[in-house]
Amino acid sequence: MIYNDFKKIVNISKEEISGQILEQNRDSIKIKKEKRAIENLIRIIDATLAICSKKSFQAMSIRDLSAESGMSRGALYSYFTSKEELLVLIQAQGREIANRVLCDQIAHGNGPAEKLRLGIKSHIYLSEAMQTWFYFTYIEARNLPKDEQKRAIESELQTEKIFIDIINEGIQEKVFRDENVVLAASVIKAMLQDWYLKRWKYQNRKVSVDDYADFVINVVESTLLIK
Amino acid sequence: MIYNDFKKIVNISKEEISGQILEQNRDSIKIKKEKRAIENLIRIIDATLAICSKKSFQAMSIRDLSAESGMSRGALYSYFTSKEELLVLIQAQGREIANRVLCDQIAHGNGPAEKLRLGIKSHIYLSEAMQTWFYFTYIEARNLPKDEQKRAIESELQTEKIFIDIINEGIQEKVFRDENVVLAASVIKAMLQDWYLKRWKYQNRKVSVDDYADFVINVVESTLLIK
DNA sequence: CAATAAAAAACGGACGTTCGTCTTTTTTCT
DNA sequence: AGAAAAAAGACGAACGTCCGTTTTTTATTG
Repeated sequence: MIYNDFKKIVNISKEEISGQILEQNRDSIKIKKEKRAIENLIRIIDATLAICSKKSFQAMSIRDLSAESGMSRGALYSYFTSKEELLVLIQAQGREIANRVLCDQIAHGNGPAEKLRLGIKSHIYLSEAMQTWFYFTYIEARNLPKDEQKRAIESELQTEKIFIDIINEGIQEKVFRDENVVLAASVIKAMLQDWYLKRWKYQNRKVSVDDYADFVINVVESTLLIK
Repeated sequence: MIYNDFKKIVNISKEEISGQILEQNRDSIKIKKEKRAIENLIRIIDATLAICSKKSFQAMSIRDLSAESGMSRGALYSYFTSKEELLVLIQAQGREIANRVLCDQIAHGNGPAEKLRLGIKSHIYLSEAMQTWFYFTYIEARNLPKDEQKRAIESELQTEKIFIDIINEGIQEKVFRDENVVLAASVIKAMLQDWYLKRWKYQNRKVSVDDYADFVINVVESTLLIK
């Protein structure tokens, strides 16, 4: 599996994502023409992610968003009903696609050892291709309304569950050591998240996405694999 | 080393921290009587951390802080000159004490293997005792002014440097495998940070601070130790 | 294919609110 | 009483949002 494959998946999905957003929010989005709506949703989301890689969503004003996206404040409010709804919209869709792509990828693996490697690689690749999106989803989750926060937590736990299941499978098949499964999945998740949370660090040090993925796999296999 | 030792260190340090803040900001703090100033600085900082464990510093208004601390808005401005300065003040002091305690602890270790274990345990214990503080420092770093942001990054890298040095020492002494040192230190840091960033998760699962520390040590030693 | 009418979308000024901060008044303490 | 600290209130700036108007796009007509 090569990283470039992933980039393609994500780029192709960009319109698809906005299309999904449009579908799921047909009532609150006032624009009739689908093509126009999708185009501008992409502009709005790109602008939001660009701004929020530099400052927090709270700190971003609708005026900032207007300037960055090149749309007027009034026009923006044809695409969402409130600033908070914009946050929810981006987060929900980000979680959705991340989870879907990850599940798709892992399904291709044969046996727990390969699935584990595939899960780690897929997640790191995906977070590389959608870095601003992942960063935004993580860092702004606390600004979500309570009910949406719950959904974010569930999503986080579900991703972890994927790894828990793989590790359990490996223990049953006697290819993995009988370690604390939940903790193992937790620290795997921690290492995966570091890649998109500390992108500046790895970029400065010229650590490639493959270097990092291989190293994480090495650490995990050292801990789990029976030699 | 027991966790309770750490709690004591931190609690004793609480007044000391505020004392340091007072010293270093004598010109911008308008209160003359030292005892009074220290008492209220503690109140202010505690209130800030309490509020910011639920919402962002940006979202916290001075009115919120006034209500939580039981001091008037006017009184608050006798202790700092601007909201931003309050943020800088807490962050800077938090970094200072964290770094100092960590260095103190590691100095007690003999040889790289023990130093590594000690470094991991110390960091996790410390972040447990000062959880809100660590969380705040991490999550609000991006809202700092540019120059202070640089200092935060330097501090992060310095903590990592501590682990880099230990691992290098271990490789030279042939007790550690010759892995990518920088990446090893990075993922260690990632696992350490997860403890205070995902406290809710570990609390729900009733994972104790010792369970977690031991597991991280296990993972790291599996990767690095020569058997 | 123009010319015109209708619909859709974008615009940007204005409103009410909330914010950080400053000034003035009141209280507290020695 | 007088200095020090706290409280109360005022102020302007900036915010999210709304809405009347203008511009752009699409549809209709001769």
